[in-house]
Amino acid sequence: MANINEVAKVAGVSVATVSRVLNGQNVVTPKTKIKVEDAIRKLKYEPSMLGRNLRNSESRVLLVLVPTISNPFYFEIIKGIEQNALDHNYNILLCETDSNPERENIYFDLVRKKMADGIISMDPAVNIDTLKELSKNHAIIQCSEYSLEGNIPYVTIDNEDAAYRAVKHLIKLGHEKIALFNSNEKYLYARQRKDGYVKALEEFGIQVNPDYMLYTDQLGFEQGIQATKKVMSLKDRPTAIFSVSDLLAIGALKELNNTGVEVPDEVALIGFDNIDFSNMTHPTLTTIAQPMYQMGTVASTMLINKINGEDVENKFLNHELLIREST
Amino acid sequence: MANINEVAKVAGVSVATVSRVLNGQNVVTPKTKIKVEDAIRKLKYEPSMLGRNLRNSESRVLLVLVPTISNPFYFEIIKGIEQNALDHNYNILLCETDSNPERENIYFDLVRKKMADGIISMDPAVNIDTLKELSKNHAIIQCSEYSLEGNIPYVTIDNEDAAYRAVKHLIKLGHEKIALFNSNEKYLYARQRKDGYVKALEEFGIQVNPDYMLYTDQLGFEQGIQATKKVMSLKDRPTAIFSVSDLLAIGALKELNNTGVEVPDEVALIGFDNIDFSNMTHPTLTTIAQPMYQMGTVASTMLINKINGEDVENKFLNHELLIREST
DNA sequence: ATGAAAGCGCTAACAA
DNA sequence: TTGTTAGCGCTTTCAT
Repeated sequence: MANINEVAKVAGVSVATVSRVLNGQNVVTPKTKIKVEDAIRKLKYEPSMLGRNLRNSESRVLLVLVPTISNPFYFEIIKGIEQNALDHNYNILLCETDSNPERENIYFDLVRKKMADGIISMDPAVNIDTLKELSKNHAIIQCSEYSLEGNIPYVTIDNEDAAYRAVKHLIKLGHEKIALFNSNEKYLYARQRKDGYVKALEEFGIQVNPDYMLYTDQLGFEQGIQATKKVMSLKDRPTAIFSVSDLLAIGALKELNNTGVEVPDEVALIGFDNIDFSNMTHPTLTTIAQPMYQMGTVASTMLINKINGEDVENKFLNHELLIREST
Repeated sequence: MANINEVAKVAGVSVATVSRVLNGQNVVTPKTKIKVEDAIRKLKYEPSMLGRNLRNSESRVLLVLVPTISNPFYFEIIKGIEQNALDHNYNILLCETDSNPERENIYFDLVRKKMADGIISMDPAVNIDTLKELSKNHAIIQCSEYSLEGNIPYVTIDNEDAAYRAVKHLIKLGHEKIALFNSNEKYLYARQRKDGYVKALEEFGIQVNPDYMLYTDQLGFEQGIQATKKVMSLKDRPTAIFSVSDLLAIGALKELNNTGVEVPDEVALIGFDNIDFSNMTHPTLTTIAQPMYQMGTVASTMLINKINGEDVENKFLNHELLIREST
């Protein structure tokens, strides 16, 4: 494995000139440029990022923090981040925290130790104090999930409006007994979505029934099953369920199918996120689509700008209600 | 951001001593060690991986190549790789090739340029010639999907036997008209799984019917629907389908549900991989479980050993037929 | 047990 | 346009 010195020697020039050719600086004479390129080819030289990164005090790595990689919600966002990162010569380190503080800390250490130039956090359970502290010296962007503390820039959607529209859609369909499967209210988005739910009900003069509002710590399939069992065992069953995640809704669907409850005839169902599987179920799931890919590219652009010392502003992107078979 | 020099100055020692403390070498006097640790705390010093990596000619990054991150098959494998990597102080760079040679090359470049110390390839569509070439100078392991060319170590399961057992299970259930939804036979695992299918049929004296053997370029939900449409429009419909991926089988299930065909009564269904969703469908899917997490840890261990210059041997892990509602 | 110094591979400021 | 040289932050050899 040749290094820049050997290339310089073979080409009969200095390392500075080789470096100039490598970095496409146009000061080099075509003639010398060719000499250098020949030497590079001859030696099969590959410039080492190790030297370059140390010299430039950068790693060209972006850290992407997700609670779990198996939640399909993150796929498109990650794709957006990654494509944008590659376009700007960055690579992404995808980090799964499992909402485990220890693991999270391993990853935070990577930016402290200069293995990463910045962080895009999508973990709602992230330790916001640590994040605040880190953001003083490092570039950080929050994506989708965010906290207002610490003035960390974020990109997200209007969660309240999204929930409002979903519930309004159910009401227009004639539903009045509408259950809400929500996330823990310690999360901002959970509070916002509840607000949207309540707002829609109140607008149509429907009493908010606490029995219909269920909270789960995780947003998975299993939790959807459990919540459905609970709500369907009430004397006064709901005729519609609004879940704040598709996975939750798919769990609900499974339980309803299992117990012979017809969807949407007996119980209508709305999810959130428009994951691929929401269109594969039987019946297909009405859901709220977030512009995930775009969210990813925007977050990535914001982060790269921040790394470059620019000021960045919070962004709100548009969502959309996708009406399918389950309502 | 302090560096090692400042720490040395504040502690009143040389940088060598600081480095020794950092790396837990036991030669340092407790007294000086304390001085150094105090200085580190005082300056909030964080050692830079950039300097260390250059000095050690390593990046402590493992590159993990998958065709797509949205295929749930890879989740557990990736988790296994990651946990094992973290345990050995490595980080993983998860790379999605989209089976796109250009993208693939971007990632290969990372190891050429020392941004990664080795590769775990899980992409069946990987350019095997490039991989062979790379493996001369870099540590590479194949996981799950593999090619015998180039003597690149791999970890996998016995695909032929897995398929054989799945089909035998269907035969024992009384099925004789068994369709095979397979991947393109340019892939080794596709040929192996077909061999298992044929072997089971022949063992029970059942004629192999070419009409029942369908090939799809991708192993997704949509392909499952299309293949099912095709096979169910035959005059002599099959009574069972063996799909080489769960996603394919879930597509089949969707199509059968849509057209009112009862599963498993009219058509039995077997998938492959035991992805999470295979247990969420209605009915739940009989499938073949690969020890994915273990596959990941094994692959990661093999790679790290290879990076350290050790010899590594190919490994075959055990699979298991999970009988659920669809058969 | 500790320190001085070289060097990993690169870029860029300065000089020519 | 090109070369010389310092230095990014660290580890390690060799002296002491």
